[in-house]
Amino acid sequence: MDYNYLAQLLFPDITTTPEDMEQRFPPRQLPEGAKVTRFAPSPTGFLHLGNLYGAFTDERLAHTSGGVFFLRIEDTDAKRAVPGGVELIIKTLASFGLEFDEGAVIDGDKGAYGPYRQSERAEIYHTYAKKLVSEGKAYPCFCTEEELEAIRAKQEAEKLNLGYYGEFAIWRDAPIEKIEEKLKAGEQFVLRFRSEGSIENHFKFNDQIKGDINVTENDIDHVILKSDGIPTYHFAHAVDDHLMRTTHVVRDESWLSTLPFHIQLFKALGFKLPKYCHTAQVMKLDNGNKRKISKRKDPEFAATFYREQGYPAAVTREYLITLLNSNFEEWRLANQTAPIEDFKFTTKKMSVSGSLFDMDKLGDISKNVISRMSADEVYDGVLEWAQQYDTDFAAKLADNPDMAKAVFAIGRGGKKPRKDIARWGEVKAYMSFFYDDYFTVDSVELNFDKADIKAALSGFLATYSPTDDSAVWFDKVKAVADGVGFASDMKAYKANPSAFKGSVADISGFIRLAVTGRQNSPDLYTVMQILGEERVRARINNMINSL
RNA sequence: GGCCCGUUGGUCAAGCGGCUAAGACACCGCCCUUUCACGGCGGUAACGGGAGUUCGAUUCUCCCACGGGUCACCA
Repeated sequence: MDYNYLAQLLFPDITTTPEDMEQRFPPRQLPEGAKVTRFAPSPTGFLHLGNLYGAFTDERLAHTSGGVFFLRIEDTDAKRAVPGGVELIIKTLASFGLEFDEGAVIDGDKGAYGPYRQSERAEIYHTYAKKLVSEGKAYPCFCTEEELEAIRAKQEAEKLNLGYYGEFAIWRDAPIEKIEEKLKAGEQFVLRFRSEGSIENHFKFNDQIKGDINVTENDIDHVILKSDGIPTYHFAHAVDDHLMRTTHVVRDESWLSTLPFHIQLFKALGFKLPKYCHTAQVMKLDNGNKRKISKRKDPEFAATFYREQGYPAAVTREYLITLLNSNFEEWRLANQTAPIEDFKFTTKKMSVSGSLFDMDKLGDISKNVISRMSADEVYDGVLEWAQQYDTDFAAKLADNPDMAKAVFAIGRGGKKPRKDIARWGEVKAYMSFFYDDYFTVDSVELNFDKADIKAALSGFLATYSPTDDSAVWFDKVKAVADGVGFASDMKAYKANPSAFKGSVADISGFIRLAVTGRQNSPDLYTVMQILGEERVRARINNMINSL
């Protein structure tokens, strides 16, 4: 067989050579040890937690090594493309603080190794396809869907391994005449890789995350160019990651099964194999079983979902990194305010088995992250979220930023900050009583004499002054307690509760209920300072009158 | 079914031949405290099973079980 003739027959218009490509995309000039990674999604416009998990790995690997992190769009399957998908991907990642050094941008490319959309790289792929054909390493296959289906049925019936291999690879060694005949008839073909592998052969492969793994050689003649001339993932991966000079391929472990084929491809093309980092998958519990999260079935794993729920982007990032590197939590505990960039990220600390997403843990991390923010940052975060998801609340926040910030400042900034907020969506409930429109009084059964409650509230109003400091303020509350026969000293009260009608804690409770409408609240003195004398008096009077 | 990966408490996980088997989340209790939150202290709870190697296995080997993944002209 004259393979050069066949190559010319199949790709008459291709005049470029692999050498041209090598010149066009020369090795990168980077410092020793710099890693080049890529995030390579298909443009469905939808990213889930698993995508982010990989993207963070890519980004950290590149940016902790002085390397390059780029975006490549894998749009070889038109069916999966969604209008605006690329833009959505870029914006979503940006919202999590992931910025690309090069690659596809919204209306084009940035960088010297493009195009970065696979749909624009046909000539490049065909150049290498032609080369493979000319070397006898790839061949056209004219099988119809029906024929392939028949092969499959036979294999299933005889319990053989499925696939286009061995005796089933009917076009593998077809005579040139037969090929020309089909070509003349205008029949479509796919290009298949001629595998020289055997499933009898096994070898070890070192994965950066999984360590040494055992693999079996591939014996299937996989499709590398589809009938429309567009490459399959496998072929595009080899060509692109070689020419774009990717040093580390990060992808989830479901790709492990096709790794042998990829190794073959790189070898056949004369490419140096990149390092592979096969990540464990993020799982969810479904009917008591773990399973890989899916784009279609699990909207709650959409990358955008957490923002909608009101988790700051930094939280998702923080959570994912705790999953990604097992020593991150410890580091974070010791470096509470350090930027995440200071953490030494490594594939050595990555889990080899899939982990379940833990909403409780996310909530805890979120409380910690938010508790470390300044009042201004909290205000900005809540406002931005509310503007989209709770416009009424947003208007109130915007109407009086000073008050909102004063509320957020309660118990904030010290060594042990309050941790009330896990999601922006919880803020309204947390502080609603500061707004007259939202203020309501919980119906609470107070097991005290109404006359005493009234007397206590009136007594408090009689001496209350907003200019008192907190110590004076509380002394007055104690005085009220004494005045109505409640204990002002908690120790005395606890020693002998029956000697009193109640304690100063109960008096505070009455005032708290009147002022905030609830039994629990942040520091009451500060709350009253923020509310102002007028509203404090009005609310307490309201309660007196309602009793 | 073939091939591949995995298996330490409810969850995330340290561990890399000898430990009372870390820590975090969740849960429970106590303390602090005018409520809540924070914080402090303590508690419940784990090496899937069986052989083997070894003086000694959570750590090494093999088998089994279970879980997961993958077998497209999708990525």
